[in-house]
Amino acid sequence: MAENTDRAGRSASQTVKALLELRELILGGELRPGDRISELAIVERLGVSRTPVRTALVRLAEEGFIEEIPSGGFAVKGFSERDVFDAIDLRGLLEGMAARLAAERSLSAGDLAPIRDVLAATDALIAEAGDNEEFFSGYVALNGRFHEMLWALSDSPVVVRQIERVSALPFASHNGFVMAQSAAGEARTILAVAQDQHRCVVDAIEAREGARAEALMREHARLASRNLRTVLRNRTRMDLVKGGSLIR
Amino acid sequence: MAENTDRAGRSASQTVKALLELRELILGGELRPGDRISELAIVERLGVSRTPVRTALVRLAEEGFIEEIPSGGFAVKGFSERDVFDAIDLRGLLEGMAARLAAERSLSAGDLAPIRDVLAATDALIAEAGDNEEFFSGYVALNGRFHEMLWALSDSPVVVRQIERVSALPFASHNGFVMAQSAAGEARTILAVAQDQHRCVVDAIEAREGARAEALMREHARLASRNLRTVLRNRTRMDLVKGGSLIR
DNA sequence: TATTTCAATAATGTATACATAATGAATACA
DNA sequence: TGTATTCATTATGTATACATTATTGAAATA
Repeated sequence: MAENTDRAGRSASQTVKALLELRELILGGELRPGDRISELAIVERLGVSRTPVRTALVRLAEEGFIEEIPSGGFAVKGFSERDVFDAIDLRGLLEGMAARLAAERSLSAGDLAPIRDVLAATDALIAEAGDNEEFFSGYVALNGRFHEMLWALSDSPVVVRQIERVSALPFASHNGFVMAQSAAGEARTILAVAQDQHRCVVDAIEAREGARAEALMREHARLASRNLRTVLRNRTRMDLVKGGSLIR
Repeated sequence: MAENTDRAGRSASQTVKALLELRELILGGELRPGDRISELAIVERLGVSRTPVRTALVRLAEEGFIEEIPSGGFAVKGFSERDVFDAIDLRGLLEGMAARLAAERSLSAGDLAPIRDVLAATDALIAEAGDNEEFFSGYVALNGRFHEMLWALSDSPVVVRQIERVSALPFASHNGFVMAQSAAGEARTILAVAQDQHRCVVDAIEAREGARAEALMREHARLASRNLRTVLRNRTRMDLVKGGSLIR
């Protein structure tokens, strides 16, 4: 049972193992849209019995990666280009609500300090670093921290839960197109705009400008839409988009 | 296996049976927030083996009615009053997006005819009927038809899916407080306002006024918030709210 | 050659057995 | 009397066996 452990080193359940590995198989493109998922094939492949595989399949269906076949079993789901645009828009809408709530609900004095730290760290990263892949993976981490902290500022479990659901589709998430964008010439410009939007949202929250905070996050998601449009024009960079194989 | 059939008379799976009955147990208040759900107790109660019960529990967890206990198993989830307000707000936001998409995406000529039929039928119902319970259950049906048709007009599976997820919590759904409202004096007024909003949304969609359609649906959800506030002031009508026992 | 039928095969849905981890009660001890 | 510890009980996670339903392929017929 050596490799059957989670990141913290604790032994992970077979169900979690099946869930993670199945998700990778789907997102990595080994299981293609429309493919029926044979439980026994997965059992052989993952070395886990049918029960946890089944549980993982139910979870993945709820997450939106697969769908029930009327005659039984599951098949990998595919997404139209418009589906992806809609999902990104949806995320902007929900993150906009989170930002508005953060602005409307009175915060204690120091509540914005941590997210401002992330802003500063991102500034430093952009100022210092070059164009290499290390830079972009650093950005991905900071960007993720920013978004998750913003969600938390809404202080609304219901909203956070909903955002997480939409963001489960990786191409709809806040980091969905960062790596693809990294290979584009306009990358630095878009990054600068994104960072400015981040800062403006925090300012708006601090100033209790709910409507502005909401509008900013909705527009912020449009950056992802633009990246998506670019990638769709020339699909060569699509393999940098996690789950890109699900987009038809 | 006589009673193990769905509404259409076909034999339903044990999993579906477990899902439906468990949902009823939770929404009906027989399983209270914080209660741990013992699989074996459910097995005895529903006459179904552990496997389908387990599948149903995973589904219910994804729907948001129950949550995983760190030490294993599931417990019934509770919702704060603010959670419920947030969920209603969220629904308004998402239905607003659906309305906006409907307005923005060019519709064929007759696409709005069916939803206008529902408007007309609701007009007729309001004009003719009294205050009895039959009237309100008729209204619930027509109201449900209206909302579902509106979702469909967005022509966006991703958005519809998300709306359905939020509306899975019955007190966040479009019919969540209609029955509770029926016992209030101001019921007719609120109904008239709601119907006017419905009509205005359809008009806005026809006129391609996306922003207006969105704003109207967001405000429309506020009617539910107001009903919720009324019910919370005097909890005697809370038993008319499905799942009201989950609100602490 | 295309189509339909039928049988063999495989897949899913369900039940259940087993192992391990968690809970609670009773007892020993301070 | 209160607290800690041990042990019995129970619950969950997992594997697997079984029955029923779907699917595939071959053979027969038009």
